[in-house]
Amino acid sequence: MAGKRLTLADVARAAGVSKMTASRALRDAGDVSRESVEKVQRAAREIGYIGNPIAMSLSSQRTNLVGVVVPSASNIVFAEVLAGITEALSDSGFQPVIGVTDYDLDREAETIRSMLSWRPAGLIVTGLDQPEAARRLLEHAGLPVVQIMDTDGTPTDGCVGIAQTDAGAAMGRALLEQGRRRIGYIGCDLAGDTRATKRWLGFEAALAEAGVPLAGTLVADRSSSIAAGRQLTAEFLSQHTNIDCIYYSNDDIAVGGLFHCLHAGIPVPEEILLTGFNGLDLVEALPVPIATTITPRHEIGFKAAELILAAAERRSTRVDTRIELPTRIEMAAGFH
Amino acid sequence: MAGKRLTLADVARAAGVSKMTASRALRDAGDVSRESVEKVQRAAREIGYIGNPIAMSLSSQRTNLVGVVVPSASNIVFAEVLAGITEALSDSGFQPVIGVTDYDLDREAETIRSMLSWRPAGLIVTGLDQPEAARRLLEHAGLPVVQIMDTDGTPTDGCVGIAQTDAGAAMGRALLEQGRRRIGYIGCDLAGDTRATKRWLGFEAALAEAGVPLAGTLVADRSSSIAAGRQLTAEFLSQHTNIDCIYYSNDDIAVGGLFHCLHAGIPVPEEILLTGFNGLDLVEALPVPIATTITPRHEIGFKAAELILAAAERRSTRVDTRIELPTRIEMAAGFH
DNA sequence: CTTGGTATCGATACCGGTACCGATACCTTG
DNA sequence: CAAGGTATCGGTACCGGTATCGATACCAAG
Repeated sequence: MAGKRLTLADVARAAGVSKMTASRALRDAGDVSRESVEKVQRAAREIGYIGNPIAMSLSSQRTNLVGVVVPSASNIVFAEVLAGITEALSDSGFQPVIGVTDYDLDREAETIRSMLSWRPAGLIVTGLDQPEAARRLLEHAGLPVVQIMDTDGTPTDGCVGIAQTDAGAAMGRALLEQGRRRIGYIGCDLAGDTRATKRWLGFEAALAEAGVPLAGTLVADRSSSIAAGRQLTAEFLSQHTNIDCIYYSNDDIAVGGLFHCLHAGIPVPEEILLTGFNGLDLVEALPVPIATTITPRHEIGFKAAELILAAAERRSTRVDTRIELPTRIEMAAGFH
Repeated sequence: MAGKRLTLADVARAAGVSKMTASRALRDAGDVSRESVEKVQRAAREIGYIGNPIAMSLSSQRTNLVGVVVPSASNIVFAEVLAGITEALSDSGFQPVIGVTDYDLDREAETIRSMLSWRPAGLIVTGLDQPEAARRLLEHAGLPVVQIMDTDGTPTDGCVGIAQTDAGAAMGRALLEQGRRRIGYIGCDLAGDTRATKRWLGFEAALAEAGVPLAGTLVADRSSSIAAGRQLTAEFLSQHTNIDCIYYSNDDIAVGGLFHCLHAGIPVPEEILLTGFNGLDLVEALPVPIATTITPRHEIGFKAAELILAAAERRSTRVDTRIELPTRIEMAAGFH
């Protein structure tokens, strides 16, 4: 097969026009006759030309990349957000480039810097509360930035997410309405996840407002997982008595809690009502109902990518849009 | 702040050397005195220079990108593979670029073509059995290609994965050893997932060898999920009697099957032994034991990326390495 | 016939780096 | 002292596209 890679010059030669005309024809950028366009496109197809986005980017000082910074690649929540981004970008000619921080706040600035070096058309970053260094980078990036997941605070530019504090408060009130009074809280890795912390604070405030203090709290400095939820729940229930409800920092550890209860023979939800956050598919299929707040993960990614595309379209360096998506409380999620 | 972006020329001017010397100093490419290196690096740090990988790539005809093609971004298995790739690449200066096919065989060639246009240092592609068009692209890509997940077949270049057919057969024999004889099979989306099909065939062959036919089969043309597993299991058990074991195409639908059994009051594993595939964290935390084959998802990604890095290191266009990783059967996964 | 407008095209100069090679200075060796 | 080697540096020509502007041809209007 072809020794060297084909360039635009090869297409131009095959079509009998100049490089410039070929370039314009392939991008249909106007200033080319209909016949020339057809000649060039046919030639490109015949010789099997594939454009070079790198040269294109360097020359036009514009890329078709969208940088995405998430704390974890294997967390299903962010995987779903990524799927939303990918879907929104799929037919636009834009490519997502992923950076992962592993919930390490120090790596955040470094990851953002590395994304920016590609001079992407826009940046999608998780969370509103970056460390100072990262925040400065975003402010001076000179390109559209969308912060996702959270709307509690002031975004650098645009944001798409949910009102985390309100979501926690709403769940607190909903549990009180169910008549629960001995309510505990179990959370994981709150240092790296400011959104979970906001929910916790909102939740606690809502209870306090009704004169109901938290019956107990267990926060572990480890990453969320079903196994962690099991262990923490066992530990928590051995330390506190008469608990009738537990609010978890997310669905994963809530499911772990449920598994502990199933194994220990504790009736759920009659004796203890378990409460997660996100409304994962896993939760919707559980054989025993638990409560959760359903969040639009996919839609958050989709809308964030749409905002970047729109800004790129109008050659703007800002998004300047704040989208707060609704959440829905489901008191008895699961199939039953 | 700075109006224009800083370039290497700015660094060179600040350090009082030529562009070339600055370039060499920042890459420590030799042919520069120690003092010059220090001068340049200090200057770069002081003015806040960020390199431009696009210009670098165009000029050197070499990128620090690794293309990754997976069928799904939100499937936890591939999310874990991606995490492995990301980890292996994290300190190498290489960046993964993700392409998603959504199990659509037609989009596979298109996705690979789009990856190739970036002229990455290497490509990691899911599966050994690409459609013809995609396979041709890989063969003539002229760069290291690692096909992952599967080792049953002939890779274009390198591969890292597990022996899928053998894995199915091994589970078949293990279930027979447990004394199970009325064994069913439930699978999802086998058209898009040739690996699951291989396991099924290996499984069935192992049973046949022992003179035990499958007691029943239910294959649905829908994507795998816990909810699908629940529904399919309910349907299957209403159609077949005396089933004492079910082999599922993966853990997700096996867990769905378990949830059905828990809800229907069927004793697991005493009456029916459920069998998944992958050994997900979810399965390890289940309150009731199910069987599964534990696969090294993270390691597959990690090793695949390592192969690409090694090939890039020695400027080779091929990997030419086949890595078959071991799997382990766990007959009673779960915490109990 | 001249003038001016429109449609189409190509030459040239970049974009921001690196490869390649030649130049210089200095040292070692015979 | 001449010859050759080594260490260090810079000039130049690209990499493969696009932006910009000028050139040309053709047509309608005056």
